[in-house]
Amino acid sequence: MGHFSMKTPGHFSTAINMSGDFLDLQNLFLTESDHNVQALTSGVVAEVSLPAMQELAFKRPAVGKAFWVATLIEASIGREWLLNVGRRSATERLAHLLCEIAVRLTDTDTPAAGDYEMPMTQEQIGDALGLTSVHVNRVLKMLQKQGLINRDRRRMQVADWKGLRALADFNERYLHLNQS
Amino acid sequence: MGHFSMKTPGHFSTAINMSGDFLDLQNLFLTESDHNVQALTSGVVAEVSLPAMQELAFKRPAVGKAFWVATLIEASIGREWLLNVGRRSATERLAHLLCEIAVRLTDTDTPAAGDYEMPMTQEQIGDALGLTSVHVNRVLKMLQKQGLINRDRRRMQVADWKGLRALADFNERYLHLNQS
DNA sequence: CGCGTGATTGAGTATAGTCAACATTTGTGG
DNA sequence: CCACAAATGTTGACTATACTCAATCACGCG
Repeated sequence: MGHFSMKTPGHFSTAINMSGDFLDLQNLFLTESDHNVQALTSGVVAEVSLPAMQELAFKRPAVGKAFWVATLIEASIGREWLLNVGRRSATERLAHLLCEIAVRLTDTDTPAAGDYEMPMTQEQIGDALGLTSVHVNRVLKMLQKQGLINRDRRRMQVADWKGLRALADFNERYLHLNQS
Repeated sequence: MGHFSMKTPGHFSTAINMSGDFLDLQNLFLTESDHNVQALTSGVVAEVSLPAMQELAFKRPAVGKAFWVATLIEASIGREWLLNVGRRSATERLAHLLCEIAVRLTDTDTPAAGDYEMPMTQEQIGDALGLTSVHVNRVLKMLQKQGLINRDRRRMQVADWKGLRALADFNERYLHLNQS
């Protein structure tokens, strides 16, 4: 299983990064950082100096394009999150997050197969969704009772992918899977 | 007064663009568009072909950097919106939006001066904040009663910038004003 | 074991939504 | 310019979703 981290200004998450993601492309060309990164699971981080990255972004079009794609995908995911938080109920939001994590972990659009470790506490899930941990807990229980997921503590399993997907109104398009 | 438009997937806004902004940098290197643009006020739009833009992004580092900065600022604003919608109450959210618009319109961090035309209906404001138009209406009335704003239909005036700013917990840092 | 973190549950509250009526403004054709 | 229609704004009564506070439980670990 990969490495997880979250972008968090204060105590609200605006992104989840997984293995292989760039962590701070957002500040590539901005002078003032407006967020910081919180590690959820331990992992290895490669550090590259800012000027070196900036040079790469132009001198090597292939690399530069990769930076662009990664940045734009992250922005696309951000828009989806915004939509998620702004428009959906707690239940839909949580279902949507579970769908996203499942898909991004398996890198396929039908992560029916196995269970996976949810590397976040309910408190952190709440931060990501703009919900209290108490409510997260209640919603999780409900999703379970409805047979959409199984869980044993942090270990989650998508029990009914189609159902979960439908409930969340999830469409993986925004993840731009084929491009990363 | 400038031109306004909104990025909207379905019926929820994820960004507001103003005069001089790039409209669709987000899709510069992504093949599948995941949102569309809705014009709020009439205005002139310059269209540039995608390949031409892509070439510019690399052949002219100065231009390329400008693209990067614009994109990253938009992402930064997106993160702030996410925080706004996810963590703040309706009142705070609305106050925050008013602050952002006032600042971006005047391009200064103390837009005390004049009133400005709010080019959105209450319905659209609601879309931007994840609120119903009914609630937007009530909150606006409240902000007015508290002396933070004045308004005469679409014409808004910041009556108490410091108060509004404090209520919204607004900090213009995320707009990266000096860089655009 | 005993502590600490995280999970679970209950009771009461508050914020925002829904539905519905009505008022006002804006836009349009005559 | 007027008259009407459509869109937007305003208000009230009621509901529902999610929050708060608080207590209790379960596990992980020294």
